[in-house]
Amino acid sequence: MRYSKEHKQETHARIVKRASVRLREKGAHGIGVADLMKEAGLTHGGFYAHFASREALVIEALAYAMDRSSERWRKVAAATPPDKRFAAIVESYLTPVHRDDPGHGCAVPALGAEIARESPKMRKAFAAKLEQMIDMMADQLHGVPRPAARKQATAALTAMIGTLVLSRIAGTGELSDEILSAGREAALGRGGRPTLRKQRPKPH
Amino acid sequence: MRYSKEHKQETHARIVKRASVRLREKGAHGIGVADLMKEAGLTHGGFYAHFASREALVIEALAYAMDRSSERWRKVAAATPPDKRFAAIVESYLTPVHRDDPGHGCAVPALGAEIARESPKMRKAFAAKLEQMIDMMADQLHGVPRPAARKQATAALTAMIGTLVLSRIAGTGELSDEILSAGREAALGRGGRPTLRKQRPKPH
DNA sequence: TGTACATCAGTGAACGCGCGTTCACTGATGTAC
DNA sequence: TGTACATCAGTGAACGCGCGTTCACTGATGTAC
Repeated sequence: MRYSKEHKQETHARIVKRASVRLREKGAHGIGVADLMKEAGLTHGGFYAHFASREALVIEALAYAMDRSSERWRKVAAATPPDKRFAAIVESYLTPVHRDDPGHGCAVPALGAEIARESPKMRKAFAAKLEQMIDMMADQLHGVPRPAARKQATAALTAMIGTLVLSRIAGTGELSDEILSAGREAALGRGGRPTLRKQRPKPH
Repeated sequence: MRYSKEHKQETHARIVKRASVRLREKGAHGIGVADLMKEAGLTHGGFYAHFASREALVIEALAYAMDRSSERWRKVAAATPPDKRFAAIVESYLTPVHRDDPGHGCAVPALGAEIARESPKMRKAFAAKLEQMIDMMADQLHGVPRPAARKQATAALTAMIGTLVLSRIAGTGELSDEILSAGREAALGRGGRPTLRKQRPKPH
């Protein structure tokens, strides 16, 4: 069958989109070309009409996933008053829903460690998107000078990513929720000292 | 050949030890049974005299790696005055040396995300070791009540693990060093506000 | 102490299987006339 | 407008390869006598 001009692009985009979900769910090596094509309603033979190799698809799918994360953050920011945007992104990131649905979540905690071991090409493509994320987060810190904002954004991201990794190892129970909660404090810079408790006013 | 009583145990231990290095370096699926046996100076056929399956070795190797990390932390703590132990562990963890040598480093940033996708048996074994690590870190916070200490320890760990993941994605350049530096602040609870700079005393 | 035997850690060929990739083919649609 | 042809996205069989696992075998050493 021969289709209209845009048809191939649509198919290509559909493969990338579905792959980005399944790769985040099952790992960068956790699903094969045949199954990825099946996800998009196709058979494996047509794969190489769209991609030079499996790796090329993975690179595209990762970029897609990272862009979706940035977009989501932008939306959260747009719906929040400026001084609360940074915290709003952190809070929306560190949720049980995100933890329990890696397929539609951030690619960094799901695939970052694996990607760091892949080809330089892949690692660098991923690193470039990561740097965009750092900048995005830094943009939300109004009134903080650039270098400090970048540092704080990076600090928060380390806690955000680490928290998702740890909470997923812990599963979905109490420990996992504790990790989410502690990670929120770390990302918001409240992790260093024992949290102040609301104290009952002492009778004199 | 038949060997002395302890010989099999020694061989078993050697396989586990070498595997723990190579698995951290190459990922939980990044190296095969034949190569792992070769690492230990053996051929692949003998593998099943020592392990019920590849997965069984991976579980043992992960436990071994996690125990080595805990041991290392204990040593750092023992060599440091009590009030500085927590920070000393964080500082010793977030170094370029650790970043650049995952094979001899902490298994959590190297393999955590992958393990979270493995069989429940494997994930739970890993989670148990992770909880031990949290307790270890909490033990270093002298004078902080238990629940708060655990929370702070968990918060620091999220930043520590996230920092290694991010810095490894970034490679070994400037961005990667920036991430290490920002991660140190996050883990020590200084990530929330712009760092105070040493100010020159103003002339009156 | 010396000898025959039993043991079993380790060897290496072979297995079945799934993977990424290739390729000859199909057939619906765009295009030239 | 209608028709013959060219295109090429997609199909499905086949490929070579590496993997985890199995198995018949080996031979150095511990043990029984």
